[in-house]
Amino acid sequence: MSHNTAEINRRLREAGYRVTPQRQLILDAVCELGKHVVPDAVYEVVRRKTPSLSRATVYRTLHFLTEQRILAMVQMADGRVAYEVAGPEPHHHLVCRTCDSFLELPHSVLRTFRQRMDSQYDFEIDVSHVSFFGHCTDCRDAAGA
Amino acid sequence: MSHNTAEINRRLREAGYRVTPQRQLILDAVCELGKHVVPDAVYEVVRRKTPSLSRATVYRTLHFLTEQRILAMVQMADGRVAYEVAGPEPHHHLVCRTCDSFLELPHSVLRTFRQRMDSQYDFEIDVSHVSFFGHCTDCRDAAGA
DNA sequence: ATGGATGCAAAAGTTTTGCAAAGAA
DNA sequence: TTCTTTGCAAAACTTTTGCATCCAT
Repeated sequence: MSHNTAEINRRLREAGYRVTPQRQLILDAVCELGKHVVPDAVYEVVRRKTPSLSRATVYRTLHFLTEQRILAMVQMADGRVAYEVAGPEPHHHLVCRTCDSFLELPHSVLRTFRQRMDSQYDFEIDVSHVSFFGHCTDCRDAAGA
Repeated sequence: MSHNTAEINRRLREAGYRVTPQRQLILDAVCELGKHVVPDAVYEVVRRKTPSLSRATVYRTLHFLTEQRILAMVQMADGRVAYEVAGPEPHHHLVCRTCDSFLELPHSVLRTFRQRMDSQYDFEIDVSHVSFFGHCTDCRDAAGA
């Protein structure tokens, strides 16, 4: 479990929202599924435990938890939107277009780049999450061979 | 007109494809609409000249022209797919999340970054087009004021 | 004339919404 | 009890596909 349930529940209640079994199930599902989790995958997982839980609730809850900064929205290679548990520090991904695997980049690798854009172009890059797409070693080797 | 019609038509015919009024209209529309052009916007434009032109043809033609490297596919902030005329050299965008304006970055700014990813992470970033999202000076000032 | 391209309409897939009912605080 | 959240079903969108027809070559 990579999220602190008690702390999150406190935060939600403090902001006037309610802690429901559905919200907990959906958050657990995202957590369990890992990174780059699509709504449909969440739906499939939560449905096993609670068949009555609807798709609408999955979508509403993913939006809600993203607004609360408990989840983060990320983009996949094909343009689809996915989610993951938001860590305390932003991080970024190198996503392989061939095998869909990805490497995590520490925030620091973008820091220099961002500063350059800021001073050179007067543009502040939003670095909550950036995905770069390309090809990992394995797939490159496979293609080249 | 930022594309060479004669040259493109030649290329298509040489590859065994046909040059149709629809394809020309759609390419002109993308050209006229500029950067980050969504399918629906293309459809609205071409429809004015040729009301019978169907959405299916817009989608099929955008895919086709992308395959032929005459157009390039780009991603927008909300995850939607858009298109633009493909230049000879890749370029990148700084897209403002507030006002949707964007700045064009020369390919060179990513070259260093890319080399670092390659040597450090064994990952070859696909740099045909990268969009960074954030906030331009104007919108930053407006928000900060 | 020949086969690639188009139009139409229907399908498929994904996300949103209205509203009554349920249930967390 | 109160008011947020949910489930259901339908709607809204976006994109794809089958097939007969059309038309660029």
